Amino acid sequence: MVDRPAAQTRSQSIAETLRARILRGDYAAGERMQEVPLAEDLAVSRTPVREALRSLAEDGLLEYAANRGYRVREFTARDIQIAFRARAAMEGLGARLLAERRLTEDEKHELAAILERGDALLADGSYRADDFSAWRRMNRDFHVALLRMADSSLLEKIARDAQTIPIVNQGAFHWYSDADFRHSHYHHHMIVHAINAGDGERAEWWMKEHVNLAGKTVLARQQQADL
Amino acid sequence: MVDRPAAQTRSQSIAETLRARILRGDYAAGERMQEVPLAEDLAVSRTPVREALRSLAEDGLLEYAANRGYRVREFTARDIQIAFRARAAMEGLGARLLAERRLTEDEKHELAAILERGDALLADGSYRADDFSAWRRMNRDFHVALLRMADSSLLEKIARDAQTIPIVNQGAFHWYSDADFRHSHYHHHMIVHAINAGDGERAEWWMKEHVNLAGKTVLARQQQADL
DNA sequence: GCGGGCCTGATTGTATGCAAGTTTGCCCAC
DNA sequence: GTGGGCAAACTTGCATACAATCAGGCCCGC
Repeated sequence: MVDRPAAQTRSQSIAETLRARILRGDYAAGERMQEVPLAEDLAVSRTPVREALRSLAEDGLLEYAANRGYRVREFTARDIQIAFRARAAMEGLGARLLAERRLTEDEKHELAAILERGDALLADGSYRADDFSAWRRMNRDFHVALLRMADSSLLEKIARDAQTIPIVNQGAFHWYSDADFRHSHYHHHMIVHAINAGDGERAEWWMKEHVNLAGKTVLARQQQADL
Repeated sequence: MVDRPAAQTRSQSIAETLRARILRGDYAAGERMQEVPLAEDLAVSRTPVREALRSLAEDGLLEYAANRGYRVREFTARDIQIAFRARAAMEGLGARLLAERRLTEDEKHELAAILERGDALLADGSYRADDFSAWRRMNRDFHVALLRMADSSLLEKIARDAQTIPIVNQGAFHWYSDADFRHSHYHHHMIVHAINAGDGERAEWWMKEHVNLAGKTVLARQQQADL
């Protein structure tokens, strides 16, 4: 039998729904997530809700205390900062692994295609169009592709973990300046270049720099916004 | 109300039991973990077993497919290698954070005490006693203390994740030579020294070196053993 | 007035039954 | 003998009932 796309259970779709809501900020930090109200809201029984809550807690989005249930976790600026640095370290390691093993031709083409998409967006200025969605897709595709090519479930899981902290994953591009976009994509080019050249050291360095700079930009702008 | 040590539910203790069994190798890689047999074995109903299995799957110890249940994950030598490198990156980041913020006097004393314990074990040769248990405790205390002082739930979680892969966590000291023990503890000293000196760069470098070398030692010896 | 203990309502933890999906193997056509 | 399809057995997913634990308020003694 061939592996199918994996049917989705109710628990899983509930977990997705709740994850999206939390990251979107629908629930206040520290708010209780109770089984019965959520079950009624979603029109299911407590069982799948319980399982979803457990998943989210393992992801680090909720806090759990035995017999006392789940609460939405709070994230400090320091949490966000560390999450960016952790993500930088993990994706940096991924880039180094890729440089060490050399890419296949197909993989090179895939990355080149993503880079071209970015080039095109920058050239005609359309990266600023409708909520940056095209840029956001390009950026996500780039990072996801590299992580996938690194082909390590642990690395993917860890990188995902670092992104369960709000802001760290979304790419808060609304805070980016024109130069920020250009620099960011320049990094993408340098990362791919180093990987293709088989230079693990430089691939890791550029990726770390790329993610860390994104973190600094976002944090700085966010703190301004909070004033 | 004061925070209590957190009561343990059945789900949690079952998860612990199963985690220990898996890491110990009681179940073959790829083996199915079915709810009913496990529930009967542990003399509970399927519910807490289900929740435990879900936790272990989130940890990456089991693989899950909807409607098809859970299987024990397989780990390749490559997985182990990457896990060590990921752990090196994370604990390295932790060490750097500590160096950047400077330790309190209490924290300095705590680390100094652990270093002394290691010194003493090396001096009288007792690190080789009964299954290296004293050495293992000292080593664990060292790494756990640093992670705790770094005070980031994300970092702790990620480091823990990297350790859910067999061998990566246990400290396979039975493969260590005398020199390996001495070098390992020398690293501990250098890490603490760099942290106390506020030198984040060096603290990170030594920690990464320390974990990476441990990984190389273990992998090399293990592959010999597998022949 | 204040602190401690108890009782009650609310909430989570576990057990169990039924529904839905998956796997196995048998049978039959070719 | 081989492959497809069907059906039965098995396994997991979900709902619900009941048990255990927790939080808050009340009463009582001091």
